[in-house]
Amino acid sequence: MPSTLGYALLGLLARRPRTGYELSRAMREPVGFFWTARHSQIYPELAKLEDAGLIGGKVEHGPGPRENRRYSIRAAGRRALAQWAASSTPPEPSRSVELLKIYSLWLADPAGARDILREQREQHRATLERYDALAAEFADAGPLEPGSADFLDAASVQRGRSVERAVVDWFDWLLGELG
Amino acid sequence: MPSTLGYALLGLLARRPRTGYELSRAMREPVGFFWTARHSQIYPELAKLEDAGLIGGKVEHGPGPRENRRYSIRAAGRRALAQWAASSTPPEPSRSVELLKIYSLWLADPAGARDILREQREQHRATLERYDALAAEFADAGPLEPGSADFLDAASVQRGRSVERAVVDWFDWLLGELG
DNA sequence: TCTTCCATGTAACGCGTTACATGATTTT
DNA sequence: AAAATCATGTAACGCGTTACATGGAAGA
Repeated sequence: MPSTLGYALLGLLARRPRTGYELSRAMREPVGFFWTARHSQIYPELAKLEDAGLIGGKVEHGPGPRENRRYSIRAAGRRALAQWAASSTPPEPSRSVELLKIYSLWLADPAGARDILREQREQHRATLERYDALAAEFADAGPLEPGSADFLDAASVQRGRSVERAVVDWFDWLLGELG
Repeated sequence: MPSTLGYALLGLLARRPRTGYELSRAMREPVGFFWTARHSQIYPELAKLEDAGLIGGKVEHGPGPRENRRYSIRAAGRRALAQWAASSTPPEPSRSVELLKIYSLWLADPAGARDILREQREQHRATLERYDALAAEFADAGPLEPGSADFLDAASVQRGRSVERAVVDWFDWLLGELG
């Protein structure tokens, strides 16, 4: 049974074969919207997935001192991933340092509090703009088949957009209340 | 410098003194909305905060084999917390097993996919209702002073509400698209 | 009598981050 | 010439979860 990171990597490899490096870039942007990992975690995890027979790697020789490997998902990996994807997820406790700080912001001086709230709002606005840009790209590419991998990519972006929109609006309200 | 959990505990103790057990309950509900911890993490952290002089504990004798202690925040703890609260937070990578599963849901059979999406939607709907109930309680209690601790409690609930509302709406849209 | 709640602690383990390490190719 | 990017790996450390351990009081 792979770890959550293992399933994240399988999810990427189910779309197309990739090298470790390509996977570590993908864990920043597309999948990085809901799961992230550094290369120091990815390479050992790929070795485990290969040992378990869920993926297979072919040696290529690129730049750098070591040989690099391009991994593909195997039938067993696809089966394991499909089963996991359709299993239920218990409610996830949210962890937000940002909200935790705001919870104690009544102790700080009002001017400093406003500054920090404005800064956090701008951060979320930037994230929202990133999602908007991605959503526009999907819209340009034409209609997508519901239930396809591309459709779910676009749907994930839509969820990010909606949530960030809600958060930015909340900051606007909060800053309005504080005058 | 306390850990994030340390600041979470200071945030609770800045409102009123509590015992370790009361803190561990609070890390489920009020603060649990944005930070959680088990008692196995809380008791050692309280010892560290006391060693650092940020909180002080008075022995009480309640039930059970051991003596219990009620902790209060000290002036140094309040200063450290106020400073931390007004410091900026870098963008936080989101981690959602739920979204990660949906990302690979195109591999599962459509009927099973719909079932799991409906189940997750109901989970979020239940969370939303919990936030709605809390928001109603705050509304009944009358108007709150902007910038007070109570006001920020209510504001946190509002944020949870808005975000969960957006997520539930997204599930409705997604299930509609999938027919 | 059994279960739940009150109440506090330690130990083992796994995941994730940071840092260490190496070196070629491409861009500024 | 320097910096960024491509490319892959290991090691140390800290945080968080699960499990182990103990025992009184209250309610079903």
